[in-house]
Amino acid sequence: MRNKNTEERLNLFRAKCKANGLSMTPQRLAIYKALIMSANHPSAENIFNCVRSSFPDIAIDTVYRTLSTFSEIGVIYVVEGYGEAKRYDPDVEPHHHFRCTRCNKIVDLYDDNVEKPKIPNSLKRKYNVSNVKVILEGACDGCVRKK
Amino acid sequence: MRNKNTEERLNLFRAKCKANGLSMTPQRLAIYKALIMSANHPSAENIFNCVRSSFPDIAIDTVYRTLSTFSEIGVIYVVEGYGEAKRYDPDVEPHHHFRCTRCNKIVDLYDDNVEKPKIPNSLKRKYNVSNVKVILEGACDGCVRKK
DNA sequence: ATCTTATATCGTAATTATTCTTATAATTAA
DNA sequence: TTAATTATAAGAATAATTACGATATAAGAT
Repeated sequence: MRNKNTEERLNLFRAKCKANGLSMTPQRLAIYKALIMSANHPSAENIFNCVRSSFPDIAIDTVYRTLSTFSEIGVIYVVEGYGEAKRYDPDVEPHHHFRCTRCNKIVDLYDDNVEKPKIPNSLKRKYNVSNVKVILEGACDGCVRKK
Repeated sequence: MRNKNTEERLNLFRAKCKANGLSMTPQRLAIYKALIMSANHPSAENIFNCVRSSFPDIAIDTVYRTLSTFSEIGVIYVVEGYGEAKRYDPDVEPHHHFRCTRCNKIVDLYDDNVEKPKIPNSLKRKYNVSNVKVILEGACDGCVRKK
């Protein structure tokens, strides 16, 4: 990660937990540390294995629950791959998506002036880029009304 | 879906299957039809239930296998939600991702001139957009060398 | 510092999503 | 029409995630 050192991150973490009324448990701290130490976008399983070296008795459920809590208060993000069922799209022509973070509804965006971001050729070559996805996330009308 | 009617899509579908040496089975046709009829980005389970009305004995495995085959030959896409484990990111500052479609590696893109796409305010309001993701997809170096 | 209460954790079981295996059946090309 | 290939069904296996009850712990009040 850029720009911030471990101390800074831990302070921000503690502050956010406190602001959201979360008690500071050793497990939560260990899980957060594992996250910021980890090289690359770990899964719950990765974190579990990492944290077990200091907490041999930690339950996998605690890891899942904690990661879910963290992402609810905005301490971490869930990235591509949401642990939900795969979803398919029979439209293979370029378009973007809106995804509701509450009900997981996915809406096609065709003509809404969201221009495709320009990717430098150097980057395209570096990663053999074959596809660029743009996903807007938020709460859909139905979900907003419910809550 | 835009622009194309069912006949056109079915013709394209048959052509792509033939071009890729896939035999045309009733199950495959029914699954493809279910896809283009479905309102919105169905899951394998959705398709399974839909196809069962005409094929009461179809196996869920067939649906998964077929959807996977379709996405391999580019007849459909897998959209957000890859059916894999959740992945987490402790960096909550804006940045983009590259994702390897073969090994699922995710790489942070910070300073690579991929500008954040501008979203019209009307759209932001319509969907309460809180986050915009840009994901480049392709094959990472390691995977290219392997194959 | 101790007590109290709300919250978190552990251990395990249950659920959900997906893939594998093997025997049978259907498709396609000759 | 037949042979060779490929696909399917059925059910079991695996992987990811969530649920639950009993115990333990954190954090504010005393």
